[in-house]
Amino acid sequence: MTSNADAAEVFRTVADLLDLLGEKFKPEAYRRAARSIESLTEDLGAVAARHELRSIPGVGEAIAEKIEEYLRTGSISYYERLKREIPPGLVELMRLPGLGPKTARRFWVELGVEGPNELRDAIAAGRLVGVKGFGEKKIEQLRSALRAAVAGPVLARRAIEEVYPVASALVHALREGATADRVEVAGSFRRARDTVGDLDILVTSKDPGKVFEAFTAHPLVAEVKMRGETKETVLLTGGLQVDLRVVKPEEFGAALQYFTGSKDHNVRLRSLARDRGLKVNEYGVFRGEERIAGATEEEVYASLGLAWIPPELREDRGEIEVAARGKVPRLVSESDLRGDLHTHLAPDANADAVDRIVADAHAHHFDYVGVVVGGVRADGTVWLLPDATRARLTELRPVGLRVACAVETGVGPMPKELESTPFDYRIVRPTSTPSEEIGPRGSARSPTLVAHVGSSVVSDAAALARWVGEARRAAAAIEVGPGPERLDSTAGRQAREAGVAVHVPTGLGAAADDPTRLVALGFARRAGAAPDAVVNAGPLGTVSATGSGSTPERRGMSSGPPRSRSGRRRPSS
DNA sequence: GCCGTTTTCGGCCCGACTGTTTTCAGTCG
Repeated sequence: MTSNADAAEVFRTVADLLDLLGEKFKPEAYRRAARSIESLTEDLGAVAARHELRSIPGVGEAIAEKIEEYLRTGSISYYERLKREIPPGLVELMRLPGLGPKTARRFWVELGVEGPNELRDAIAAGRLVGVKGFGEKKIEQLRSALRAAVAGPVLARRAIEEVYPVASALVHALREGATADRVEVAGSFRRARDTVGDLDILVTSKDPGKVFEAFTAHPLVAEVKMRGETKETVLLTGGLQVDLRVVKPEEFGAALQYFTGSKDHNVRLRSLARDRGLKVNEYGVFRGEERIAGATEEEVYASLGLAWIPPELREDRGEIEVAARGKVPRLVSESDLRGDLHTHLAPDANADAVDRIVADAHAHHFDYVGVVVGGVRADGTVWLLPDATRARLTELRPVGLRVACAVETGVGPMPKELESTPFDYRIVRPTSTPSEEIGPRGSARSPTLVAHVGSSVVSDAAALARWVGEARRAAAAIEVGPGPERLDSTAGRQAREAGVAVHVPTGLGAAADDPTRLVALGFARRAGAAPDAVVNAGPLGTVSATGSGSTPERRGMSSGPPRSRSGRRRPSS
């Protein structure tokens, strides 16, 4: 996926350079294409090989040609020409907060400033004093933006699981306070993107000023960047930016829809509205002066003739067309989860640890929990949980909740030592290069689950595609979720498009505020997974069934209940 | 530069906020 990200970055820079030239609509066109390329689930080269570049949203004739040139030669002559025409330091300048293309261009044309260092010198030499439009405050803003740029890259996106605890704490505080009524996080956080740039929080309140006061006093808030009548922007101690907006109850749904995005989804929605003689903004849907919707998201979508669309799908990837036909898929939700197939204990865990996991599973109203009782480490050595611990698992089998035993191994044949250990199913941990098949379907070697596969293991698109193909062939599920050892939402979507079911880790035994389960659910939903495409939303007896989802040809491919080491099927409850 | 069950040409989201302004330009999301 590296080359896709690189290509996207090139087009983003082209957009910035065109901005500096004062181009009106081209920059947005290039950015649109960059966003689309970034969210592709397959390698750009593969799309080009099929001559399907033009099917990528935002890619037309001109950009398709440039992609082909990029794939062929590693560069784009148009881009190289722009770089010769415009000092590259100007792009750095316009990426500073509060400084846009117009201002960067003025610095270049009027002051001969070609980059951040020269701007710093120009300010120090007092060359900005008296320049039209630059008062004392503006100059101080520039100084601090330059200082921040030196301190580190500004506003880098963070992994959603890192942001989760912060978001929960802020939402909790706002809900506990007396002044805010409804409180929701919007933005890419609500869409469950893998990374989050900032947090958008919406509240309803009769007294916005009081909400802002209370929010500013929160211990996580380090600095108020700006505060207006309806909006406050703060920086948290960790540097994360949070926008807090107060809206009226009758506008809440429209605001939630608007600020959840994505940008491309909203643009499509607004053009749909225009076609119907309506106008959509963050205050509602309007026919002339009359507001016809706004209190809830459902009525906003309904007023445009659409079924409500889950936030995780709002990326303009065809979801609007589906909603227009009234057919929005029911995505997996927390209450669908019936168990967990991939629970690890410490290698030396005692029987009490088993009881704790089982109690946690009971607390979640799960039907089953699958515990990894042994396996093969990356260095090839075999390990097993202590005898007493495994004995405890066996004792618990008949108790209400089903307890299953898994082994987790690398690719390849099952070691002799494990053959003598009873287990119900196998989890396979892939290597960085798929060189071996992970086992034929229906045999004892065949895995139920492919886990510990993520960016840390499989870094390039081709290897990931092969592992997805292997999982499909073996009718195994793949684990999605946060962290470098699970598929992110983009890779999860790739798995779903191939008809591979997913496993949602539930964080059994973790701390109560552990974000694993909710983030993983978000990723599964973003991948378009219905409950029947999530192995642990089904009964234990069908752990290797693949969901129907978007691939009808996969229906009925269940390979049945977990296998014993002899390959016989255990009767399911 | 892209896009189209009203368009192959003429559109392209739009409102909040800031700082510098006597009415608005630039930036941001």
